[in-house]
Parts: sequence; C-alpha cells; structure tokens
Amino acid sequence: MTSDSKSAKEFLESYEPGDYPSIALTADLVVFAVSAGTLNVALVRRGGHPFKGALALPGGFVGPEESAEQAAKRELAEETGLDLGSLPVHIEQLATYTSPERDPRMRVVSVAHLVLLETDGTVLPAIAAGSDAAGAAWHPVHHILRSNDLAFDHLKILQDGLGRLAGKMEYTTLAARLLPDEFTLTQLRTVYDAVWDTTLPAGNFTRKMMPHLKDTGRKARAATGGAPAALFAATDRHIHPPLAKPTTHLTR
Amino acid sequence: MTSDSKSAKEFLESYEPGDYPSIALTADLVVFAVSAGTLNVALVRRGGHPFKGALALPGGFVGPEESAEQAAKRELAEETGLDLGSLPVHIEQLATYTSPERDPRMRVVSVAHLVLLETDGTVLPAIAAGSDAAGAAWHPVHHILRSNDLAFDHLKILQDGLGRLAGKMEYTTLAARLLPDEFTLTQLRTVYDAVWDTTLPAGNFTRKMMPHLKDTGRKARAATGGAPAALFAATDRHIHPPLAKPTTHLTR
DNA sequence: GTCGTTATTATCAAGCTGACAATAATGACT
DNA sequence: AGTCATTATTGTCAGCTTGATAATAACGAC
Repeated sequence: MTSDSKSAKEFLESYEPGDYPSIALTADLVVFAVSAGTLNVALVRRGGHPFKGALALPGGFVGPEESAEQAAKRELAEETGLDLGSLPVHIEQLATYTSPERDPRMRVVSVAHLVLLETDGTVLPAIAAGSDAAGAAWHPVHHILRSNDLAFDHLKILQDGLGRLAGKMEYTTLAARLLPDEFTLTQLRTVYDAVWDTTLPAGNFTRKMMPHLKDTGRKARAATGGAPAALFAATDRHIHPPLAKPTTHLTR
Repeated sequence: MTSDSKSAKEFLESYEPGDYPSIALTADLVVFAVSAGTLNVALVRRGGHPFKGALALPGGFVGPEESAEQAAKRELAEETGLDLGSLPVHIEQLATYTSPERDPRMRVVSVAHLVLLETDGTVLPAIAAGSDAAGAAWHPVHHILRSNDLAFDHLKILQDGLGRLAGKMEYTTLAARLLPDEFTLTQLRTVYDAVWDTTLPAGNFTRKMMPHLKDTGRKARAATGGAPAALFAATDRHIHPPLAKPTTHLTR
C-alpha cells in the first residue's frame, strides 16, 4: 500500500461528503523581535469565542493554491502590515499541530512557522494596522510564558518556537537574523541574552563568535562613550564547536 | 484578526463545497532500522499511477478523529504489521509538506514522521505482510539516496529524516533507540557509523559516550574471540559537549 | 586632559581533543 | 595447555579550548 497513491485512490473512490468532516488547514506564526534586551512575540487579541479576549498567535487559512509558508507570509502581511516578500526576514516551518480537540468548533490542523524580524535592538518593527480588523501587538515572551492566557494550544506552539530558536542559536548564526545586516558583537550578545535569559561574559563571547562572522571593516559610532565597536556580518551557517547555553540542559 | 477564530468563522460562513478543493491530510513515515552496519528505510512499491512502480514511503490518510501521529502508528501497523503501541519505538514529527503541486491528482498535505526501530544490529525487523495488499521492504538508505526513484517528494522527506536523525545524534542518545534496551559501545558506534557514513575511532568514542550511559554491570558474550563488552543502557537525553560529526559541517 | 565607559585582547590553569599505544579478556586452533 | 588472532577498554601526550578574570585600547562627556 503506497502512501499517497492507492490510499488516495481508495479515498477518492470511497469518499462521500459527510463521511469525513473536512479538515481545515491553517498557518500560524510565531514572530519574534528583540528590543531593549527583551525577546518579544507578536500576538493578536481574539474578538470572538472561543477564547474571547485571550491572546493568540497570528495566522489564518491556507488557500487552495498556496503552500503553508506562502499562506504564513500572506497572513503576516495582512495582520501586521509587514511584507515578507521584500524584507529579508527569516521564516521556517516549526511543527504541525493536529490534535482533533485543539479547536472545539471543527477540525483545524495548524502548520506553525517561526519568523525572525530584524531590529536595531531598540525599536520594535511597527505592526498593527494591517488590512484585517484586529491588529497585532508585541509582548515580552518570558512574560507571556508565565501568565498563561493564550488561546487554543498556542502556548505550546510558542514554547516550541522559543525552544527551536534557543536551540538553533547554539550551533548556527541564526541570532543574527534578529539584527540588521551589520551588527556589533555586543548587539549579538544581547540577542543571546534575551533569548536564553542569561548574561554571557563579553570577552569569551567575542572570542568564540568572531571566527564565524565577517568583519566589515566598519565601526559603529560609540553611543555614549566607550570604544567604537566593529561591525560584523553573518557568514557561516554553523558554529563549531557549538556555544553552550549555560545552566540549562547540562548532561550530568 | 485572530488565527483560528474569526478566520475560521469567516471560512465556515463563506464556505461552499466546490469553492475550495478539500485538503487531504496524510501521515507519511520514514522508518529506520540498522542492520550489518547499514541504515535501512522501509519503503513500499507503488502499484498505481502516478509513479507506478516507484518506491514510496509508507503512509496514509489521517482519520477524522485521530492525530497525525496516531494515524502514522496505525498506518505503520497496517502496512508493516509492526505494532507501535506495544513496542517501545521512537516516533517524532519530522515536517509537513504542503506544496500544492506535490500530488498531481489533488491537494494532499503530508505530515511526515520519523520512526526508529530497534534491532540487534544484524536482523532487520520482519515487515511486509500487513493487512494491506502491498507490503513494505527494507532498503539501504545511502543507496536509495543515490538512485533517485522515489515517488512524489518522498526523496526530500527521506533526506530530511536522515538529516534529523544525523543531527540529533550529535547531542542526544537518540542512536540508542535503534538498539535494544541494553547494548555495547561497539553496537552504538556501529549505529553512528551507519548513519553518519563514517568510521569513528573506537577508543575516543568510548571515552566520550560512556559518561552518558548507564553501565548495567552485565557483559555481552564475546561473539568470536575478543574481550566481552560491557552492556550499557541509555540514560541522559543530552550529550554535552556534543559529538562532532567528522568531515561534514565544519565551520571553516 | 581627566574620567567613566565600552570594546577587544591577553593570561592562565583546568579540562578536552585526536591520534595512537598499551593492556586485558576472550574464542579458536593446534 | 598454550599460542594466536581478535576485540574491549584504558592510558598517554601534545595541542587546543574553556571559563574566569584582568589588562589594554578607544572613545564621549565634562
């Protein structure tokens, strides 16, 4: 029995509307951006039941002729006004949530996506007034994770998204996707601190990270005293050996 | 606009059969087992068009009241005779494939799963005669990856499955899930060699892996000369620092 | 020009790495 | 019983990496 063929054929032959409730496919988004040393997530507030008034991840239905990722980009544009087509933002599939009970009204399968928006570390991207009614707003991630008032299983999705980002930052330069093309090592370290909820020592961070970055030769203007920091650009995709996230996940 | 709520309501209100082609949801399986130092994958041969005669991953439709993982387990039992309910096999979600063109007949979205079956390293699990007509058979992974005759996008799915397994083996004891509860370090090293397509030096492998395993105190009978090897059981989920997969993925 | 601040480099002991050798424990075969 | 080939495990060692911490360098502000 082949997966898509015979099964599909049998399915088509035996299919009668009503036998199977139609499965709705949605694309949900975990959108992260860093500001003032804090990791933030874009959330919308629900206007209708169920979970009326609760916060939820942005997202929407996958159209008949688009992939889940295309739908995610379209929904993000509609709900936040951000155009993923022009901006060089990072988007990757996170996981798919298929529990039959996850939406009390109907069978909804959601393909969650992780999106990283770049900031200079101080100002969050302007989101809100998209073409849709309700606008998205930024919320500190570590605060949201404590006060559990996310709709559906979106808390679990957010946890998974944070876990993916935190984990990948150990062995890739993914953290740079939360910063402009050129950034200082201090900016990058601030991203690590925000996501890992740690305080990495600056000297050792520089020593270990610098070999994986490209020195642009340019310098950032010193904000308020202090030496001007060199501007780097991300090059390698992999960091070897990986950075160790402190305290957590130690082996013994 | 909230993800599942308003959108879902609008969707339901505006939905008319025919407007949207129904989306079929399938669960596909990348099932791995090691034998004679070779990583094998369970594949079925397609009897119908399209891709008639080609090999494909086992899988099938997700029922109206089951999750994708439940469907994956059910399909594996039906297509191979293996009962994932009783056996302590590893199963995890891999990724979801949503390209509208991936199946020429209709819109099929597939949630792929990674399954690891335990073997003693010599005899592959008996699969084949399930309740379905066509049976599954084992194929060497690295051979399949070269000769590209997998149906649909199943080659990509297989590549992703191998990548997930190979990657996770760097920082977890996941490789032990391809072996019985108790195993020798040589057996475990053989798994690494099979998946990574390498030949790790035995001495250093022992030194680095042993701290993450539990010594059962028992010894394996030496097969044909040589000292008897100690039997270990997997304990930690994480290996720190990670094992480095040689040659590949070096930073510079 | 002095001071406070920040970036970057240096230092150092402790631990880890790869490469390789040495020891120990078996079965097979005279 | 003894020798041998084989395998598992432990040891060795120079070179590298680590965390902790300090020293140096390069600014802006006053």
